[in-house]
Amino acid sequence: MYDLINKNVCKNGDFTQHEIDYFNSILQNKTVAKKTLLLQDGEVCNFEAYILKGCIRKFYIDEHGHEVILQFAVEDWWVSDIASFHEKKPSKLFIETLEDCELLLLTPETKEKLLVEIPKFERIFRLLVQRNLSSMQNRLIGTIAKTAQEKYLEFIKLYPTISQRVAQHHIASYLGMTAEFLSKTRTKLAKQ
Amino acid sequence: MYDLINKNVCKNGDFTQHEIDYFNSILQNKTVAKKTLLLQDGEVCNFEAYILKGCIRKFYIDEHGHEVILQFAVEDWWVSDIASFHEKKPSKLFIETLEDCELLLLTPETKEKLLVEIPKFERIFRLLVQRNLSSMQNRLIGTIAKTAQEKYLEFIKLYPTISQRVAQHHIASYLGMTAEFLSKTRTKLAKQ
DNA sequence: ATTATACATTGAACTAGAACAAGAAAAAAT
DNA sequence: ATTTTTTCTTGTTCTAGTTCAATGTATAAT
Repeated sequence: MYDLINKNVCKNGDFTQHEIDYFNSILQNKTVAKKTLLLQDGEVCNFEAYILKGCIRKFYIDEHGHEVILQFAVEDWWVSDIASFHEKKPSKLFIETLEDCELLLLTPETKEKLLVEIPKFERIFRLLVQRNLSSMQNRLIGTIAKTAQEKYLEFIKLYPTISQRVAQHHIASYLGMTAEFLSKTRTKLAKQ
Repeated sequence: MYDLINKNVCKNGDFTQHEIDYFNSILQNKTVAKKTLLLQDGEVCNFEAYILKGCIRKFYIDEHGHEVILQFAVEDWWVSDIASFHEKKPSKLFIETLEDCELLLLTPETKEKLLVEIPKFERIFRLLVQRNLSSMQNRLIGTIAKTAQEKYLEFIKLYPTISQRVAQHHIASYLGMTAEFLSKTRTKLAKQ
Protein backbone atom coordinates (compact mmCIF):
# COMPACT_ATOMS: atom_id res chain seq x y z
CA MET A 1 0.00 0.00 0.00
CA TYR A 2 2.82 2.40 0.79
CA ASP A 3 5.13 1.19 -1.95
CA LEU A 4 4.17 3.81 -4.47
CA ILE A 5 4.24 6.79 -2.16
CA ASN A 6 7.55 5.70 -0.71
CA LYS A 7 9.04 5.52 -4.15
CA ASN A 8 7.46 8.86 -5.07
CA VAL A 9 8.85 10.56 -2.02
CA CYS A 10 12.11 8.78 -1.44
CA LYS A 11 13.58 8.92 -4.91
CA ASN A 12 14.75 12.41 -3.98
CA GLY A 13 16.65 11.53 -0.81
CA ASP A 14 18.23 8.80 1.24
CA PHE A 15 16.07 7.46 4.02
CA THR A 16 16.51 4.65 6.50
CA GLN A 17 13.84 1.99 6.86
CA HIS A 18 13.02 3.48 10.22
CA GLU A 19 12.42 6.91 8.72
CA ILE A 20 10.23 5.48 6.01
CA ASP A 21 8.22 3.56 8.59
CA TYR A 22 7.76 6.72 10.58
CA PHE A 23 6.62 8.59 7.50
CA ASN A 24 4.10 5.87 6.67
CA SER A 25 2.83 5.79 10.23
CA ILE A 26 1.71 9.41 10.17
CA LEU A 27 -0.23 9.10 6.91
CA GLN A 28 -3.98 8.87 7.27
CA ASN A 29 -5.90 6.59 5.01
CA LYS A 30 -9.16 7.84 3.61
CA THR A 31 -11.70 6.54 1.13
CA VAL A 32 -13.93 9.06 -0.57
CA ALA A 33 -16.86 8.57 -2.90
CA LYS A 34 -17.09 10.12 -6.34
CA LYS A 35 -18.28 13.73 -6.60
CA THR A 36 -17.33 14.61 -3.04
CA LEU A 37 -16.01 18.06 -2.24
CA LEU A 38 -12.81 17.75 -0.22
CA LEU A 39 -12.38 21.50 -0.06
CA GLN A 40 -14.68 24.42 -0.64
CA ASP A 41 -14.24 28.13 -1.22
CA GLY A 42 -13.92 29.79 2.20
CA GLU A 43 -12.65 26.74 4.10
CA VAL A 44 -9.09 26.32 5.27
CA CYS A 45 -7.43 23.42 3.48
CA ASN A 46 -6.33 20.98 6.15
CA PHE A 47 -4.76 18.29 4.01
CA GLU A 48 -2.20 17.37 1.44
CA ALA A 49 -3.60 14.31 -0.27
CA TYR A 50 -1.59 11.66 -2.07
CA ILE A 51 -3.77 9.70 -4.45
CA LEU A 52 -3.55 5.91 -4.24
CA LYS A 53 -6.55 5.42 -6.48
CA GLY A 54 -8.96 7.70 -8.29
CA CYS A 55 -9.11 11.10 -9.92
CA ILE A 56 -9.58 14.57 -8.50
CA ARG A 57 -9.98 18.07 -9.86
CA LYS A 58 -9.01 21.36 -8.22
CA PHE A 59 -10.78 24.45 -9.53
CA TYR A 60 -11.64 28.08 -9.07
CA ILE A 61 -14.98 29.74 -9.70
CA ASP A 62 -14.75 33.30 -10.98
CA GLU A 63 -17.10 36.26 -10.50
CA HIS A 64 -19.25 35.19 -13.44
CA GLY A 65 -19.63 31.68 -12.10
CA HIS A 66 -17.23 30.14 -14.58
CA GLU A 67 -15.05 27.28 -13.44
CA VAL A 68 -11.33 27.29 -14.10
CA ILE A 69 -9.77 23.89 -13.51
CA LEU A 70 -6.27 24.26 -12.11
CA GLN A 71 -5.31 20.64 -11.79
CA PHE A 72 -6.37 17.10 -12.52
CA ALA A 73 -4.75 14.72 -10.07
CA VAL A 74 -4.62 10.95 -10.50
CA GLU A 75 -2.72 8.01 -8.98
CA ASP A 76 0.69 8.95 -7.58
CA TRP A 77 -0.06 12.70 -7.54
CA TRP A 78 -0.48 15.14 -4.70
CA VAL A 79 -3.33 17.60 -4.40
CA SER A 80 -3.87 20.44 -1.96
CA ASP A 81 -4.21 24.19 -1.76
CA ILE A 82 -0.76 24.79 -0.36
CA ALA A 83 -1.26 28.50 0.27
CA SER A 84 -4.32 27.81 2.39
CA PHE A 85 -2.76 24.74 4.00
CA HIS A 86 0.41 26.45 5.14
CA GLU A 87 -0.89 29.86 6.07
CA LYS A 88 -4.15 28.51 7.49
CA LYS A 89 -6.09 31.06 5.53
CA PRO A 90 -9.43 30.50 3.75
CA SER A 91 -9.06 28.96 0.33
CA LYS A 92 -10.54 30.36 -2.86
CA LEU A 93 -10.51 26.93 -4.42
CA PHE A 94 -12.59 23.79 -4.65
CA ILE A 95 -11.22 20.26 -4.64
CA GLU A 96 -13.59 17.54 -5.81
CA THR A 97 -13.28 13.83 -6.47
CA LEU A 98 -14.24 12.81 -10.00
CA GLU A 99 -14.07 9.10 -9.16
CA ASP A 100 -14.14 7.02 -5.99
CA CYS A 101 -10.80 7.70 -4.37
CA GLU A 102 -8.34 6.21 -1.94
CA LEU A 103 -6.09 8.79 -0.37
CA LEU A 104 -3.20 9.14 2.02
CA LEU A 105 -3.39 12.39 3.93
CA LEU A 106 -1.01 14.73 5.64
CA THR A 107 -2.50 17.33 7.97
CA PRO A 108 -0.73 20.54 9.04
CA GLU A 109 0.06 18.84 12.35
CA THR A 110 1.39 15.56 10.99
CA LYS A 111 3.38 17.32 8.30
CA GLU A 112 4.93 19.70 10.79
CA LYS A 113 5.76 16.79 13.06
CA LEU A 114 7.35 14.94 10.17
CA LEU A 115 9.47 17.96 9.25
CA VAL A 116 10.61 18.39 12.84
CA GLU A 117 11.41 14.69 13.31
CA ILE A 118 13.06 14.19 9.94
CA PRO A 119 14.19 17.57 8.55
CA LYS A 120 15.39 15.83 5.40
CA PHE A 121 11.77 15.90 4.31
CA GLU A 122 11.99 19.68 3.87
CA ARG A 123 13.99 18.97 0.76
CA ILE A 124 11.49 16.45 -0.54
CA PHE A 125 8.66 18.91 -0.28
CA ARG A 126 10.72 21.74 -1.72
CA LEU A 127 11.46 19.63 -4.77
CA LEU A 128 7.79 18.71 -5.05
CA VAL A 129 6.72 22.35 -5.00
CA GLN A 130 9.50 23.26 -7.38
CA ARG A 131 8.36 20.75 -9.97
CA ASN A 132 4.86 22.02 -9.52
CA LEU A 133 5.99 25.59 -10.11
CA SER A 134 7.84 24.63 -13.21
CA SER A 135 4.85 22.86 -14.76
CA MET A 136 2.58 25.72 -13.77
CA GLN A 137 4.95 28.05 -15.59
CA ASN A 138 4.81 25.94 -18.71
CA ARG A 139 1.07 25.97 -18.50
CA LEU A 140 0.97 29.74 -18.18
CA ILE A 141 3.14 30.09 -21.25
CA GLY A 142 0.90 27.74 -23.19
CA THR A 143 -2.22 29.50 -22.03
CA ILE A 144 -0.89 32.82 -23.28
CA ALA A 145 0.93 31.80 -26.42
CA LYS A 146 -0.91 28.83 -27.91
CA THR A 147 -4.11 28.52 -29.94
CA ALA A 148 -6.98 26.36 -28.75
CA GLN A 149 -5.93 23.58 -31.10
CA GLU A 150 -2.32 23.67 -29.92
CA LYS A 151 -3.42 23.64 -26.29
CA TYR A 152 -5.60 20.60 -26.82
CA LEU A 153 -2.95 18.67 -28.74
CA GLU A 154 -0.39 19.44 -26.08
CA PHE A 155 -2.78 18.30 -23.38
CA ILE A 156 -3.52 14.90 -24.85
CA LYS A 157 0.15 14.41 -25.55
CA LEU A 158 1.14 15.34 -22.00
CA TYR A 159 -1.72 13.56 -20.23
CA PRO A 160 -2.92 10.76 -22.51
CA THR A 161 -4.57 8.81 -19.71
CA ILE A 162 -6.25 11.79 -18.07
CA SER A 163 -7.71 12.92 -21.37
CA GLN A 164 -9.48 9.56 -21.61
CA ARG A 165 -10.65 9.63 -18.06
CA VAL A 166 -12.28 12.98 -17.50
CA ALA A 167 -15.22 14.70 -19.19
CA GLN A 168 -14.45 16.83 -22.21
CA HIS A 169 -15.99 19.94 -20.76
CA HIS A 170 -13.60 19.61 -17.84
CA ILE A 171 -10.69 19.46 -20.22
CA ALA A 172 -12.06 22.56 -21.92
CA SER A 173 -12.18 24.34 -18.58
CA TYR A 174 -8.62 23.28 -17.82
CA LEU A 175 -7.49 24.62 -21.17
CA GLY A 176 -9.31 27.91 -20.71
CA MET A 177 -11.87 27.54 -23.48
CA THR A 178 -15.57 26.74 -23.73
CA ALA A 179 -16.75 23.15 -24.05
CA GLU A 180 -18.41 24.07 -27.34
CA PHE A 181 -15.23 25.39 -28.83
CA LEU A 182 -13.23 22.34 -27.76
CA SER A 183 -15.81 20.16 -29.44
CA LYS A 184 -15.49 22.17 -32.66
CA THR A 185 -11.73 22.04 -32.43
CA ARG A 186 -11.86 18.25 -32.10
CA THR A 187 -14.13 17.69 -35.09
CA LYS A 188 -11.90 19.97 -37.12
CA LEU A 189 -8.86 17.96 -36.07
CA ALA A 190 -10.63 14.70 -36.91
CA LYS A 191 -11.27 15.90 -40.45
CA GLN A 192 -7.60 16.65 -41.07
CA MET B 1 24.20 45.96 2.15
CA TYR B 2 23.00 42.65 3.49
CA ASP B 3 20.30 44.10 5.71
CA LEU B 4 17.50 43.70 3.24
CA ILE B 5 18.31 40.20 2.08
CA ASN B 6 18.76 39.06 5.66
CA LYS B 7 15.37 40.36 6.57
CA ASN B 8 13.89 38.84 3.42
CA VAL B 9 15.36 35.45 4.15
CA CYS B 10 15.35 35.30 7.93
CA LYS B 11 11.82 36.38 8.64
CA ASN B 12 10.87 32.76 8.03
CA GLY B 13 13.21 31.11 10.49
CA ASP B 14 15.44 31.61 13.49
CA PHE B 15 19.10 32.06 12.69
CA THR B 16 22.12 32.82 14.79
CA GLN B 17 24.40 35.73 13.89
CA HIS B 18 26.99 33.20 12.90
CA GLU B 19 24.61 31.51 10.48
CA ILE B 20 23.63 34.83 8.96
CA ASP B 21 27.27 35.76 8.52
CA TYR B 22 27.93 32.50 6.82
CA PHE B 23 25.00 33.04 4.50
CA ASN B 24 26.23 36.51 3.62
CA SER B 25 29.75 35.27 3.04
CA ILE B 26 28.72 32.91 0.26
CA LEU B 27 26.75 35.52 -1.68
CA GLN B 28 28.48 36.93 -4.71
CA ASN B 29 28.09 40.57 -5.52
CA LYS B 30 27.58 41.54 -9.12
CA THR B 31 26.90 44.78 -10.97
CA VAL B 32 25.26 44.51 -14.37
CA ALA B 33 24.52 47.20 -16.93
CA LYS B 34 21.08 47.80 -18.37
CA LYS B 35 19.91 45.60 -21.23
CA THR B 36 22.26 42.75 -20.39
CA LEU B 37 21.15 39.17 -20.89
CA LEU B 38 21.86 37.18 -17.73
CA LEU B 39 20.40 34.02 -19.23
CA GLN B 40 19.63 32.91 -22.74
CA ASP B 41 17.55 30.19 -24.29
CA GLY B 42 19.72 27.05 -24.40
CA GLU B 43 22.05 27.96 -21.55
CA VAL B 44 21.94 26.35 -18.13
CA CYS B 45 20.92 28.86 -15.50
CA ASN B 46 23.73 29.00 -12.96
CA PHE B 47 22.38 31.59 -10.56
CA GLU B 48 19.62 32.61 -8.24
CA ALA B 49 19.82 36.38 -8.14
CA TYR B 50 18.58 38.57 -5.33
CA ILE B 51 18.09 42.14 -6.53
CA LEU B 52 19.63 44.87 -4.42
CA LYS B 53 18.98 47.53 -7.03
CA GLY B 54 17.42 47.59 -10.48
CA CYS B 55 14.79 45.85 -12.53
CA ILE B 56 14.85 42.61 -14.48
CA ARG B 57 12.51 40.73 -16.74
CA LYS B 58 12.28 37.00 -17.36
CA PHE B 59 10.64 35.92 -20.60
CA TYR B 60 9.95 33.18 -23.09
CA ILE B 61 9.96 33.48 -26.87
CA ASP B 62 7.43 31.26 -28.63
CA GLU B 63 7.55 29.61 -32.06
CA HIS B 64 6.18 32.72 -33.75
CA GLY B 65 8.81 34.93 -32.14
CA HIS B 66 6.41 36.46 -29.64
CA GLU B 67 7.72 37.30 -26.20
CA VAL B 68 5.82 36.21 -23.10
CA ILE B 69 7.08 37.97 -19.99
CA LEU B 70 6.88 35.67 -16.98
CA GLN B 71 8.22 37.95 -14.31
CA PHE B 72 9.31 41.47 -13.54
CA ALA B 73 11.74 41.47 -10.63
CA VAL B 74 12.79 44.55 -8.68
CA GLU B 75 14.52 45.33 -5.38
CA ASP B 76 14.11 42.60 -2.75
CA TRP B 77 12.98 39.97 -5.27
CA TRP B 78 14.63 36.81 -6.47
CA VAL B 79 14.97 35.83 -10.10
CA SER B 80 16.17 32.58 -11.68
CA ASP B 81 15.03 29.71 -13.83
CA ILE B 82 14.76 27.21 -10.99
CA ALA B 83 14.05 24.23 -13.19
CA SER B 84 17.21 24.85 -15.18
CA PHE B 85 19.21 25.82 -12.09
CA HIS B 86 18.39 22.71 -10.10
CA GLU B 87 18.36 20.10 -12.78
CA LYS B 88 21.24 21.67 -14.69
CA LYS B 89 19.28 21.41 -17.90
CA PRO B 90 19.17 24.00 -20.71
CA SER B 91 16.71 26.77 -20.09
CA LYS B 92 14.01 27.88 -22.48
CA LEU B 93 13.93 31.32 -20.94
CA PHE B 94 15.68 34.65 -21.18
CA ILE B 95 16.54 36.86 -18.24
CA GLU B 96 17.43 40.46 -19.05
CA THR B 97 18.18 43.56 -17.01
CA LEU B 98 15.92 46.50 -17.80
CA GLU B 99 17.99 48.88 -15.68
CA ASP B 100 21.50 48.91 -14.25
CA CYS B 101 21.43 46.28 -11.52
CA GLU B 102 23.19 45.29 -8.34
CA LEU B 103 22.73 41.65 -7.51
CA LEU B 104 23.61 39.08 -4.90
CA LEU B 105 24.08 35.67 -6.42
CA LEU B 106 23.79 32.09 -5.35
CA THR B 107 25.33 29.46 -7.62
CA PRO B 108 24.39 25.77 -7.58
CA GLU B 109 27.59 25.13 -5.62
CA THR B 110 27.19 27.85 -3.01
CA LYS B 111 23.53 27.09 -2.54
CA GLU B 112 24.19 23.40 -2.09
CA LYS B 113 26.96 24.20 0.37
CA LEU B 114 24.61 26.47 2.29
CA LEU B 115 21.95 23.80 2.47
CA VAL B 116 24.43 21.22 3.70
CA GLU B 117 25.95 23.53 6.30
CA ILE B 118 22.69 25.02 7.52
CA PRO B 119 19.81 22.66 6.61
CA LYS B 120 17.34 25.13 8.09
CA PHE B 121 17.68 27.00 4.80
CA GLU B 122 15.81 24.21 3.06
CA ARG B 123 12.70 25.57 4.70
CA ILE B 124 13.43 29.14 3.64
CA PHE B 125 13.73 28.15 0.03
CA ARG B 126 10.69 25.92 0.20
CA LEU B 127 8.61 28.81 1.48
CA LEU B 128 10.04 31.05 -1.24
CA VAL B 129 9.08 28.61 -3.98
CA GLN B 130 5.71 28.04 -2.37
CA ARG B 131 4.84 31.72 -2.42
CA ASN B 132 6.01 31.83 -5.99
CA LEU B 133 3.76 28.95 -6.90
CA SER B 134 0.81 30.56 -5.26
CA SER B 135 1.24 33.86 -7.11
CA MET B 136 1.79 31.99 -10.36
CA GLN B 137 -1.49 30.20 -9.76
CA ASN B 138 -3.32 33.47 -9.22
CA ARG B 139 -1.81 34.75 -12.40
CA LEU B 140 -2.94 31.71 -14.35
CA ILE B 141 -6.48 32.16 -13.06
CA GLY B 142 -6.43 35.84 -14.03
CA THR B 143 -5.03 35.05 -17.45
CA ILE B 144 -7.82 32.60 -18.15
CA ALA B 145 -10.77 34.30 -16.47
CA LYS B 146 -10.24 38.04 -16.73
CA THR B 147 -10.75 40.53 -19.55
CA ALA B 148 -7.87 42.70 -20.78
CA GLN B 149 -9.19 45.63 -18.78
CA GLU B 150 -9.49 43.63 -15.58
CA LYS B 151 -5.99 42.22 -16.06
CA TYR B 152 -4.51 45.66 -16.48
CA LEU B 153 -6.32 47.13 -13.48
CA GLU B 154 -5.25 44.22 -11.33
CA PHE B 155 -1.68 44.64 -12.48
CA ILE B 156 -1.37 48.33 -11.60
CA LYS B 157 -3.06 47.66 -8.29
CA LEU B 158 -0.75 44.77 -7.46
CA TYR B 159 2.44 46.33 -8.79
CA PRO B 160 1.99 50.13 -8.70
CA THR B 161 5.71 50.84 -8.79
CA ILE B 162 6.56 48.35 -11.51
CA SER B 163 3.83 49.68 -13.76
CA GLN B 164 5.55 53.07 -13.63
CA ARG B 165 8.97 51.66 -14.19
CA VAL B 166 8.73 49.40 -17.22
CA ALA B 167 7.68 50.01 -20.81
CA GLN B 168 4.02 49.61 -21.62
CA HIS B 169 4.61 47.03 -24.30
CA HIS B 170 6.37 44.92 -21.70
CA ILE B 171 3.36 45.14 -19.43
CA ALA B 172 1.21 44.11 -22.39
CA SER B 173 3.44 41.10 -22.95
CA TYR B 174 3.21 40.18 -19.25
CA LEU B 175 -0.56 40.42 -19.41
CA GLY B 176 -0.79 38.34 -22.56
CA MET B 177 -2.12 40.96 -24.94
CA THR B 178 -0.73 43.11 -27.73
CA ALA B 179 0.80 46.51 -26.98
CA GLU B 180 -1.79 48.11 -29.28
CA PHE B 181 -4.69 46.64 -27.39
CA LEU B 182 -3.30 47.69 -24.04
CA SER B 183 -2.98 51.21 -25.36
CA LYS B 184 -6.60 51.16 -26.49
CA THR B 185 -7.71 49.72 -23.16
CA ARG B 186 -5.90 52.52 -21.36
CA THR B 187 -7.44 55.32 -23.40
CA LYS B 188 -10.84 53.75 -22.87
CA LEU B 189 -10.23 53.63 -19.13
CA ALA B 190 -9.08 57.26 -19.12
CA LYS B 191 -12.34 58.36 -20.71
CA GLN B 192 -14.45 56.70 -18.04
C1' DA C 1 20.89 70.80 -31.80
C1' DT C 2 19.86 67.10 -34.95
C1' DT C 3 19.22 62.68 -36.25
C1' DA C 4 18.12 58.05 -35.17
C1' DT C 5 15.78 54.74 -32.48
C1' DA C 6 12.57 53.07 -29.51
C1' DC C 7 7.94 53.61 -27.75
C1' DA C 8 2.92 54.88 -27.77
C1' DT C 9 -1.37 55.96 -30.10
C1' DT C 10 -5.07 55.52 -33.45
C1' DG C 11 -7.79 53.50 -37.13
C1' DA C 12 -9.64 49.90 -40.23
C1' DA C 13 -10.14 45.19 -41.45
C1' DC C 14 -10.11 40.69 -39.73
C1' DT C 15 -10.49 36.36 -36.74
C1' DA C 16 -10.36 33.20 -32.92
C1' DG C 17 -13.19 32.09 -29.71
C1' DA C 18 -17.60 33.16 -26.75
C1' DA C 19 -22.55 33.06 -26.06
C1' DC C 20 -26.79 31.31 -26.83
C1' DA C 21 -29.88 27.86 -28.35
C1' DA C 22 -31.38 23.43 -29.64
C1' DG C 23 -30.84 18.68 -30.62
C1' DA C 24 -28.30 14.08 -30.30
C1' DA C 25 -26.05 10.70 -27.73
C1' DA C 26 -24.49 8.58 -23.83
C1' DA C 27 -24.60 7.40 -18.98
C1' DA C 28 -26.90 6.87 -14.70
C1' DA C 29 -30.79 6.14 -11.98
C1' DT C 30 -35.28 4.21 -11.19
C1' DA D 1 -36.55 -1.06 -20.03
C1' DT D 2 -37.50 3.60 -19.67
C1' DT D 3 -36.92 7.89 -17.76
C1' DT D 4 -33.78 11.43 -16.13
C1' DT D 5 -29.57 13.58 -16.10
C1' DT D 6 -25.32 14.56 -17.94
C1' DT D 7 -22.36 15.14 -21.73
C1' DC D 8 -21.33 16.17 -26.54
C1' DT D 9 -22.23 18.27 -31.04
C1' DT D 10 -23.68 21.64 -34.44
C1' DG D 11 -25.24 26.10 -36.18
C1' DT D 12 -25.74 31.19 -35.81
C1' DT D 13 -24.66 35.48 -34.12
C1' DC D 14 -21.64 38.45 -31.78
C1' DT D 15 -17.39 40.49 -29.61
C1' DA D 16 -12.91 40.95 -27.48
C1' DG D 17 -8.76 41.07 -29.04
C1' DT D 18 -5.30 40.68 -33.24
C1' DT D 19 -2.91 42.32 -37.27
C1' DC D 20 -1.19 45.58 -40.13
C1' DA D 21 -0.17 50.14 -41.26
C1' DA D 22 0.49 54.91 -40.42
C1' DT D 23 1.46 58.82 -37.41
C1' DG D 24 3.00 60.99 -33.42
C1' DT D 25 6.02 61.35 -29.43
C1' DA D 26 9.47 60.68 -26.43
C1' DT D 27 14.30 59.11 -25.47
C1' DA D 28 18.95 58.39 -26.60
C1' DA D 29 23.04 58.91 -29.36
C1' DT D 30 26.17 61.72 -32.15
